[in-house]
Amino acid sequence: MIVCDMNYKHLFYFWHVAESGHLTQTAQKLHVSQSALSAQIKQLEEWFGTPLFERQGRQLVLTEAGYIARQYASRIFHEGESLIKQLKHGQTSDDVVIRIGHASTMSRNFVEAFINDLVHQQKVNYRLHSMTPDQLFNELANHQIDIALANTNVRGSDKQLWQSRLLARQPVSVIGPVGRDIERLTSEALVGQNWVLPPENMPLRSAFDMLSAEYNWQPRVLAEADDMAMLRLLARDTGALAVIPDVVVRDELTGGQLKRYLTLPNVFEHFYAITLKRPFEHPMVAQLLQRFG
Amino acid sequence: MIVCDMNYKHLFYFWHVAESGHLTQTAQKLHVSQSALSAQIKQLEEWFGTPLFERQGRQLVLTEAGYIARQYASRIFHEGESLIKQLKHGQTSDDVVIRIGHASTMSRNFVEAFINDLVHQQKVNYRLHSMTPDQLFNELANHQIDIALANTNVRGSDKQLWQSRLLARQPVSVIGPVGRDIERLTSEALVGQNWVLPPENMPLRSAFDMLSAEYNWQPRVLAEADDMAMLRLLARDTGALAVIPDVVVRDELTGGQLKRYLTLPNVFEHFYAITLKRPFEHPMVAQLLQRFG
DNA sequence: ACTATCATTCATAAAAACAGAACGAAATAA
DNA sequence: TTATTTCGTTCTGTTTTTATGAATGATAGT
Repeated sequence: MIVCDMNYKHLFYFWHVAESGHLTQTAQKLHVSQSALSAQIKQLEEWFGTPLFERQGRQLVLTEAGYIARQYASRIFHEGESLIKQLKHGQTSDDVVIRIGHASTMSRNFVEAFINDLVHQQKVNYRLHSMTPDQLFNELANHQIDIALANTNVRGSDKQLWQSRLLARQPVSVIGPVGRDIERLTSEALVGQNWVLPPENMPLRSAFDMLSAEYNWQPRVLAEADDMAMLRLLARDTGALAVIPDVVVRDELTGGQLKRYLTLPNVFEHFYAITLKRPFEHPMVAQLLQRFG
Repeated sequence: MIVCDMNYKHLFYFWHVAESGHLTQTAQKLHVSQSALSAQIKQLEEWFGTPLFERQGRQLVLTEAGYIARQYASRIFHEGESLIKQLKHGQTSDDVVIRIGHASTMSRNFVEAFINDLVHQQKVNYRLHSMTPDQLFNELANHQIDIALANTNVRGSDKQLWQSRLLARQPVSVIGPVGRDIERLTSEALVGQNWVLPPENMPLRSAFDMLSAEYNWQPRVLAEADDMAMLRLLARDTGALAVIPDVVVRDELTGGQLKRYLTLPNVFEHFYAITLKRPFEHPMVAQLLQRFG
């Protein structure tokens, strides 16, 4: 739990002074006395334990700490302004913003296909946040993002808070440079082949390992990567065989740079959209999910 | 200038109560009395002019306004927490966040190429914000984004604040379905052709119009679009000829779905990276620009 | 050196936030 | 049903914070 005793009024004053660089000027604009500003900024500095301004003669110049504080303050008070606009002045924001978080390891082709649906339809302002799955759930809970795209589902524990939806089920294939002669996962066909694989903690890899075990055969692993974009690059540039969902190398397959040799039976990469169960739904999220569902 | 008299302390209390749903519980956690919380939340409601909670018996349930306020408050106080962490506790954030804004009309291939450079290199957390050019400059000034990608340069007026850098100069071509017989912009070759063009306010279009005027010939305009992604779709799906920067339809060209018929001489789409001149530079931004420069 | 400008300091006044008791309404239990 | 507990609200006086204005000190410009 966040225990927060920072004084936002102090920060607000500091921010205004930081923006203008002048104390007297800001005091007039905010209709307070210089002394009030001076005192409270000093209190803020004491609270932080670090000076925010460097007193160069009678000028206030931001220190590095001050510059950082100014950035945060700017974001904070602009968010605050948006809140005021919306609740106090009843101005529904002219352009709808939708914040989409996605696992950084996910296929960007897939993410793009997802947003494509909404980009061409309206004047919406979308924001793509790439992060780890953990951060994904954090930011969802903190309302930093409106919807999360992930290739893992939510854990069952506190499932009532989350709402998960299966967006797509992508087949997974053995993909490699054109001109190889491979039709089955037998040791004869695969001798001397290098492999690019997802790491062992991914379901994709387990599925592949089970298959290779079935044929009593060990692949020579050239590289492992959990990032789909990285897998794509490796598949394209190393000449090795790769185990990848088709959508990741869609362009390379249609363009003929890579070839799909065989599709793993009953193995799929799943894509989920996860949202918070909300009493009042985000209109754009609702629409997006409706289109996909 | 933002004149802000919202009480962030009130908002802070409201937020905690909104998160837990209980007043007494929150009072204990924050080490204040119930009465203090109750009074200040009431003041906040009066200031907004709208109730944030609905009093159902002795329970506090968020109204829609309250739910909105809670979302904003969450973002605000998490930003605040980050600030505190960084300045008070000296914890440099474990994962670097870089916020990239880009004009929503820009080629996503280009944006992707730009971020690709940083995605594969480190555990960075990137955020792509799509918006209008005006918003781009606003958000840059407000420190909402660290760097802006645009296909128009900054105006000269207050240029000293901005730092602009030419990232790339993309050739612009006449692109269309395979199998047409076009080599020059003459009326003989182009009779009966439909066109997909950028709108008249774009430099690309002016350049094309000048060329067509030179040949004393009027194109039949099927559609206009300023969004590169939209131009791409139109080029791919309508069977018309399109005037597009090559990078936009890179995949379709290599894949053979579309063909480049001729490249407009001396016409280029420019891509700029725009940043604020900062006393203390964002490490990731510096690195990105270095790689591209 | 003189002056105007600007930030800081200090004493004091105004405003706010606060705790605690009293109150009332609604769940819970007997 | 009635008693009891729980929990939010209201009211009162007190404490704390914030603000003011004059005094102070320091610096840039003339």
